[in-house]
Order: sequence, then C-alpha cells, then structure tokens
Amino acid sequence: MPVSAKPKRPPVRRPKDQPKPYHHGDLRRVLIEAALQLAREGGAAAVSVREAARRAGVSPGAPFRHFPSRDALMTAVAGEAQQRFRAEISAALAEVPDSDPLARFRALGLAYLRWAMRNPAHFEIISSGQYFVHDKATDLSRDNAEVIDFTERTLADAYALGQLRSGDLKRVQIAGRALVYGFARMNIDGHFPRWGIAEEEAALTAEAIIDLFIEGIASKRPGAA
Amino acid sequence: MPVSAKPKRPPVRRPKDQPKPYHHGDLRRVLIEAALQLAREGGAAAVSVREAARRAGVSPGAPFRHFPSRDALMTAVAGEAQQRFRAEISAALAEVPDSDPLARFRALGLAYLRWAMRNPAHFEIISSGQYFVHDKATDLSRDNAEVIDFTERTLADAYALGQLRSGDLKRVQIAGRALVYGFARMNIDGHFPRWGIAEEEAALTAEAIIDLFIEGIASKRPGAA
DNA sequence: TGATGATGTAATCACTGGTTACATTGCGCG
DNA sequence: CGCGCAATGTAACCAGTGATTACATCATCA
Repeated sequence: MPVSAKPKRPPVRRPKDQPKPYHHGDLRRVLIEAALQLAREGGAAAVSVREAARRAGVSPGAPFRHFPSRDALMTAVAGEAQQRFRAEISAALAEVPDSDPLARFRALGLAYLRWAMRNPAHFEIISSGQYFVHDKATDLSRDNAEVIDFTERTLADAYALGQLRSGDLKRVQIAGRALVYGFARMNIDGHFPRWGIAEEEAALTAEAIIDLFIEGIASKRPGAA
Repeated sequence: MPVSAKPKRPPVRRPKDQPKPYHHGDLRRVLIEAALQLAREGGAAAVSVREAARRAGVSPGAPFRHFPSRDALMTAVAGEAQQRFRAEISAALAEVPDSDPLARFRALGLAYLRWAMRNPAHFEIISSGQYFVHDKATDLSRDNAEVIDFTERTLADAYALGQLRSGDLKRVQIAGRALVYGFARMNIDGHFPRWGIAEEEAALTAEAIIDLFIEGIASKRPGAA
C-alpha cells in the first residue's frame, strides 16, 4: 500500500455525458444494485457474478476488481439490504412511545415481518448464513447484535413495568425471534400454499400470530382487549 | 412400457461376492445414501450428482439413468429423510396418551425439534423448497398434509377438552409451526452463536420455548405446573 | 445359445466462479 | 505541461458442475 487513507473515490464525476465514457463510473454500486434486482427476480440463489456483470454491461472478469469472490459481492449486498431493514424497523419504533415497552416489542415484530414479507429474497440473503461469511467483525454482525440488545432492553423495561408474566426474558426473546423468523422463512421457503395462506392474507396472519404470542407472554390484565 | 408392474428389481442378488462385479448392484440406493452423507458433512448445498457418483465409484454420467436431474436425486433424498422424520415423530407420539391432546401437541413439537436439531442438513433438504420441485402429487407433499391435518385434529381435541384459552385454532397451529420451524432454521442458518446458545444447550432451549408457547395458549389452571 | 433391454462409460456441451496477462484511461507528480 | 503510474476493465483461460448423447457391457430370458 503506497499511500494510506486515500479518499477512496475522489473524482470520477461523470454522471451522464458520454454514453460509454471511459471505464464505467461506479461499477461497484451498479453491481450491488444488479444483484439486489436479481435476488428480487429469482431468489437469492439466482444471483450470479456473471449475470450481474452482464446487466452492468461489463465483462465477466470486471467485478473481480471490486469483489474478489461471489461471497464478497453477497456480503456487500447483505450490508445494503440490512441498512434498509434497519431503517424500516427504526421508523416503526419511532411511532410507539417509550412508555409502553410491550407495545414497542410488538411493533418491532410487526416491522420485522412486514419487511421480510415484502423483501423475501433480501431477507434471505441477510439471514441465511450461506451466501457470505459471518464473522463477528462485520458491520452486519454488529448491527444484528445491536438489535438483539435493544430487544433485550425493551423486554427488561416491559418486565419492570409488570407487563410480562414470566421473568425468563431470554426465553421470551428467543421464542419471539424464532416465531417471526420461522414465519418469514415459511414464506421464503414456499410453505404458505400448503397452509392455505394466500399472498394477501400473509400480512394479516403475521399480525395474528404476533398478537397470539404477545397475549401469551403478557401479564393477565382482564380489562385489556 | 413393455410389461407393466414388473417387480422393479427382481434378481440382481450379489451383495458381496466379486469386488467389482458387473454393473453395480443397486446404484440408486447407493446414490441416495451418498447424497445423505454429503449433506451431513457439508450441508444441503454440498450435495452434487458428480460427487455422489464419485463416492459410489461410478462415472459421472451413470446417475443419469436413475435420476435425470439433480432435482430428481434431491427429491429422492428428501423422501428418504422425510420417512425417517415421520418415524421419529410417530415414536414420540406413541408415548403420550390420546387423553391429553395438549401434551401430544407438545410432544409433537419436541420431537420435531429434536430431529431437526440432530439432522439439520436433512431437515433443510425437506423443508427448504429449493432443492427439488414441490408439486402436490408428491408423497412428500401428501405426507406433510397428513401432519398438518393431524396437528389440527389434536388441537381441536385439546380445545374440546378445555385445554386451550383461544378458539382460533388455525392461528395457534400456524404460530406453533412458525415457532419450531424458526428455531430449527436458526440452527441451520447459524444464528445460535450470536444468541449465545451453545450446541449442548440447544435441546434445552428448544424445550424451554415450546413450554413457553404451550403456557401461553393453555387455559389458565392455576394448579397445573 | 443368442437377442434384447437395462445399466454403466466416455465424451461433449453449456454455464458458473475464479484467476491472470494485458490494454486503456485518467489522475497526479515531477 | 506531459509523462508515468495506478486504477480499472477486457480477454482468455482453468476447474467444477449439470445435462445429454453415442457406445459398450452385462444379465436375463425366450
């Protein structure tokens, strides 16, 4: 490495002058977008480096400069998808007050499933653990750990307020995660037809099972609906 | 088809005489076993027709006679795995009396997760819906429908006996399935390390979340443990 | 015993990911 | 100001995979 801390991509501004200017412009970005689109169209398994290169109008070897392997591309794609996922979750949480942690927990589950149902292939890439390496140093891993920690605190708050019937919060947390992850996965893996769940019903069913779970862990307040 | 209803494999008995006798013996069976082993070793994705052929000591084109495609091989593998899965479930249910349907529901979940945790790759092949075609005419599909129907009846019995607090049985059933499927999937997809669940803990955790769920759907009988 | 059909072999094709040698382009330094 | 150099894309190649065909071999049965 000759000079460290280069600005990484300083000039290169040439958005739409020549039709096929010099090299490409921002191949990295375009490849990620193409991969996301490929996943959207044919599932996560349908993503191939060559096809992404083809769509970017570039030779099969070109992506190698930016992504030394398919895994590297998928890791970048997962990072992008994860950011969008987090954004949706954050937006949903912003609408529920801190004063009702159980409601926040519920909103978290709903937002999780809503995004997963609308972006099944992207969700699969993030969570399948077969499309890229999972080492703890990744942004994605840290991101995930943050969500886990947040959920833990939310449940602790709920318990402190007497909203939960059981104090085994870890158990509640894992069960909740398994529930939503399982539902999202059933969708991805095509289980819903055998269960008689139509496309448009899925969102309602998601809400129904989350509410069932919440009712199951909530402390008994007969007055609550 | 010249003569229908042939015994399918009548003579051919030559288990261990010559070292490399004539053709092979029962290549179809051997290929399925090799594929199961490959899945065990490297996950479902690691199964390849060529490698299975290699392990069977046979040329790459040989499997084509028995399985015209990788999907066909995987379908056969899934059928074999599904049989073993069903056997485990049946054995577990045989130990719980008909008189306590909720306990049977619980035992079903426990057996489901026990097999899934011990045979993750085989479970993945069965349930992932990306390793073979899922048409309704398959034995596997009928098999699955049977399990769903059985669960439904069990829950109906439990409700009739006053063991459940909610009458929306479909919702309970789907939530239960999502819970166990999600847990099994988290294991397959390598989520447990981030959740601080060690290998040997997984079985206990599985039982814990199933019990949490059961407690959540059970009618309130303060005396029950 | 010899014909026939089932089964495995060899060879080939298309496609994928990965890798290297080379060409081109534009930036930055002398 | 212009030239070298590094970044970036191209072309060509390799290995591995699934699929498919022509051909060889072997077991059975008429």
